[in-house]
Amino acid sequence: MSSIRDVASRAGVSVATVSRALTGRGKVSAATKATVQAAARELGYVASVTASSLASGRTRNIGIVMPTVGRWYYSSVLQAVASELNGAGYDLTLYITENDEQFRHKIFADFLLRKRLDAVISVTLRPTDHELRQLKKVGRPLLAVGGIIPGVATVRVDEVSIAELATEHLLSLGHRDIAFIGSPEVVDADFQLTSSRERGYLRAMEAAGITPPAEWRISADFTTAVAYQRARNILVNPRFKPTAFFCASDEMAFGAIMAARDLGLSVPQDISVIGIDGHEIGELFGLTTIAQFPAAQGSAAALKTLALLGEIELESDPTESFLSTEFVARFSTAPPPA
Amino acid sequence: MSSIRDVASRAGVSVATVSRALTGRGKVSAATKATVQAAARELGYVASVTASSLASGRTRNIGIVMPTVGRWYYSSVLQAVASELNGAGYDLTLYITENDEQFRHKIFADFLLRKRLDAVISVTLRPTDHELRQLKKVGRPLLAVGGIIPGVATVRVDEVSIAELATEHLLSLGHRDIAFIGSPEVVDADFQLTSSRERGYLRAMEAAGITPPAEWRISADFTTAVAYQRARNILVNPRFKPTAFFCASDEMAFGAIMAARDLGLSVPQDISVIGIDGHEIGELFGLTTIAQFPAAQGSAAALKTLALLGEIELESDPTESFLSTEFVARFSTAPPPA
DNA sequence: CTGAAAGCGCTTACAG
DNA sequence: CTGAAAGCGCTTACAG
Repeated sequence: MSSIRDVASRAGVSVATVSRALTGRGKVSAATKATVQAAARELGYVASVTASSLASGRTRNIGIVMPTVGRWYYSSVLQAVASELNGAGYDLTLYITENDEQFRHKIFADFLLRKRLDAVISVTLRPTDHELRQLKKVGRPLLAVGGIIPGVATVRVDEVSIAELATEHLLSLGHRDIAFIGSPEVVDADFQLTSSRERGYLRAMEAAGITPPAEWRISADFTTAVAYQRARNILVNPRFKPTAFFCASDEMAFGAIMAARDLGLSVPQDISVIGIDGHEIGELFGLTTIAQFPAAQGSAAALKTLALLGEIELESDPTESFLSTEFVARFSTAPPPA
Repeated sequence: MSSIRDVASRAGVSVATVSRALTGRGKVSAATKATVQAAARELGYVASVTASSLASGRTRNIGIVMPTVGRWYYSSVLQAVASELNGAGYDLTLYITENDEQFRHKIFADFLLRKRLDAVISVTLRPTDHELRQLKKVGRPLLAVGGIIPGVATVRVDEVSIAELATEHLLSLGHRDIAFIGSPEVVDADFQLTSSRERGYLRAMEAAGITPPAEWRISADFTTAVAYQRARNILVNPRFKPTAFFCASDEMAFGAIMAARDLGLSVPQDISVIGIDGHEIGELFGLTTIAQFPAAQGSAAALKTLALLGEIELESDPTESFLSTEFVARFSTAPPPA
């Protein structure tokens, strides 16, 4: 592979000029610029980012940390971030914590501090105060998506409010026995979403004068399979007959619908189901849901990050207000059976 | 942030010794090593990978390129690769081509050549010969997962054979009118899987003396939604009554099953459906399928890459033979209706 | 607009 | 086992 010196000698200029001509930083005459570009092209020269980073302090690489990549929300955010960042010439380095506390810590305490990143985007993760301080010390922008990190710019939807809305929808249909699927399984360090959505559910229920018993708040890990099992357990329980499920994610709602069907129940005649997300497949299930737009969230986060790095200017700051959501009424909710 | 010099002066040794003590390369006495490590800990020192890369030529960063991250197979491979690599102290830089030919080329012709990567893993993508040559010039290992790149070590299952097996299963049940869902939609540059699976289908059909008409080979993009629509179109078509669907992926099989149900048909009484993948949700659908294990593929690819970089030794080479698959018989296939 | 030179923060032969 | 020094391949004040 040719280096900047090869390009310089072929173009008959200094390496400094090559650098300026190719990066666009600093003044170069149009003529020399053309000569240099031609020389670079002929040699198939690609600058070493590693050398460039060390010299300039900019890595043109952004880190993203998320709990998993196997669920719709996360893969959607990731895809949008990658697209936006690569489009701007940036690399994206991915860290998946996998809900493993120790591994999460290793990522925050070691990987993220290696000065390989110009910025880091944290998706629904909440670093500890110590980790936050460490990150602050490296002096690189930190940006959050979904879930709030104190003192950190965050791209998000109004979790509590949309959960409240979903619950209100069910209440307005006449439901009172509404079970919530998606309580945190363990301490909710990572998936703050969960607890906010549960909070919205509780708020709406209480506003309607209902205090849901503990059994109505069903823990699940946001996967379809676990939600299926939980829903099934409930539906066969003679002591507990909800008329509606509010699932904290569409993927869990799919599980609930499948469980009902497998037990010979009709949705929504026998039981109503509502989700949150706006997963494409929801349409096939006729799922009523509140759509959030993870791709929009990811791209907003990427753009905001690029803005923080001075690469672009933003008309408005996507971290200053909630991103929009949309109530999608389909066929999985109806008044409770008489 | 403290640098290697800070650590050196605090430990009372040279920077060379700090480097040796911390990286483990070269000889250092146990005593000095301990002193250095203590000093590093006290200062919260984390070496700059950027500087280290430039000096050593090793970046401890591996690139992975895939068409999408939004489908089960890809997210599963990705998660396993990330886990294995991060565990070994490596970073993972992700590139998503999004089925965009131009963008794909930009990644291969520019991003991958920036000397930021020690190796690259390409998942079901086939670089052009020119791109391959470029990559070869940077002298970094290239590894493929799924789909074969000439001259490149590849981790894969026997696509043709498992597709043949799925088809044979249907044939052995007595089906003859078997439609294949998952033909390539466009030229199959990226998703080579598709065509191999179709080839297996054709081979089995021909061995049974059946030449499937073109309409039996239904194109789809591997998403549930599109497969649903395609299956539905077929099932209402009075001129074309298959008794079984062989779907090239489980996610498409879910769509086919849902389409059948929505039309009031029973699976498998009215129509049989078989998939390929081993998606967790398959169990909820009672889907008969041939499981491949993307996590195993991802982790094999990561380990092989690490081996190529001299980080570890492998007992056996996972690219030398097909990885294993498993026939999973559930409830979506049965003899055709009389 | 262009060049010479210092420097980014490490690693690694080379000596000892 | 340890240190002094060169060097990795760029960028960027500083002069001109």
